[in-house]
Amino acid sequence: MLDHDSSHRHECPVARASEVIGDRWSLLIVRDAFDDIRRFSEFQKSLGVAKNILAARLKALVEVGVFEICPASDGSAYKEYVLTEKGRELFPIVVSLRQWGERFQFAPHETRSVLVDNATGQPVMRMAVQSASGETLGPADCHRIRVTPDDV
Amino acid sequence: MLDHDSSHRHECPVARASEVIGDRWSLLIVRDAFDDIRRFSEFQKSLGVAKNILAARLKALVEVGVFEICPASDGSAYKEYVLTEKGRELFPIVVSLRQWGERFQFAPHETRSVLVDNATGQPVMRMAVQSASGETLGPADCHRIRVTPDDV
DNA sequence: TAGACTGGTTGCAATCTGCAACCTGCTTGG
DNA sequence: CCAAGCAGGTTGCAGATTGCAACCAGTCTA
Repeated sequence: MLDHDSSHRHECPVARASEVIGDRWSLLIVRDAFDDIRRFSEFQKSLGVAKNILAARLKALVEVGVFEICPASDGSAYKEYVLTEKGRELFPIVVSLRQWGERFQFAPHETRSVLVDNATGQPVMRMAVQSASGETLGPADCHRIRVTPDDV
Repeated sequence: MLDHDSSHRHECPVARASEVIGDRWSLLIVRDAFDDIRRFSEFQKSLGVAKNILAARLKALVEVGVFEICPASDGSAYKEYVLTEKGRELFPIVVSLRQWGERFQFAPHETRSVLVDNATGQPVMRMAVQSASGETLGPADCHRIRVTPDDV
């Protein structure tokens, strides 16, 4: 399976995140989970993915702690896949992908779906990288530094 | 190759974005581009990816308009792969992945890299989904609606 | 209690990936 | 200006991954 050998892990956090949700299906599974999909068969129906692939992905996502398996909320003996805190924190990633897709991968006339604030019905704000003081930063306004925590 | 047949495109913007950068390498190529990598051999060295795969990915990314091919900035006859506006707008996606990776995919003691504001040296603000009025929104605070632009 | 549904597993064919070898057009040292 | 080497690929092939279909064991329900 996705054998991202953890013995020589990447130092880059982007690469590590990509190991978890960087394949063809995992991200879409998480997206569906944000849309309150929880059951194996619901994921399969929504995504149209092969059952063996879905089973493998869900298993991997449970192993890394993005999902947890819970007893079904309808009282039956079946189980549900529910996002953990770690999984719910993927929300900004999914939304930034959504916003980019909306802007650049749709023709102007195409039907699409947009994300709106429950409270106001307004579309959510476009996500941006911000400085500590709240200014929007572009790629050229930032740089990476290496940090070695030495807090014994 | 990545045959995401455009005859039955997804309506979901997340899926459309995922078609572009949802594979094992494309996202990391873009990440490197934000780190000022431009040449084929530099990408190859940085990523350790097979040359045929890199060539295929760069070609696809040029075709969808994320990169453009420019003459080399050093005056040689070689070319460079430079992010377009569309490509630069992937920045929030890469940063949100980075921040999630930093928080959840590193042990506390591990060396990692973090993104800081050039101007202040401070780490950039954690990205969040915000309402039009600036409040942070969680997954439960939003919902999707379908929009069919009917502007003639 | 039979039949359908849930949540998978297994086998196999087709596709995709990555390695290595090769190739062509620049570029540079002598 | 010529040979050697580098940049930027392409091609062939073996192995890994994907997806389809068939099958199967529990669970539910009429």
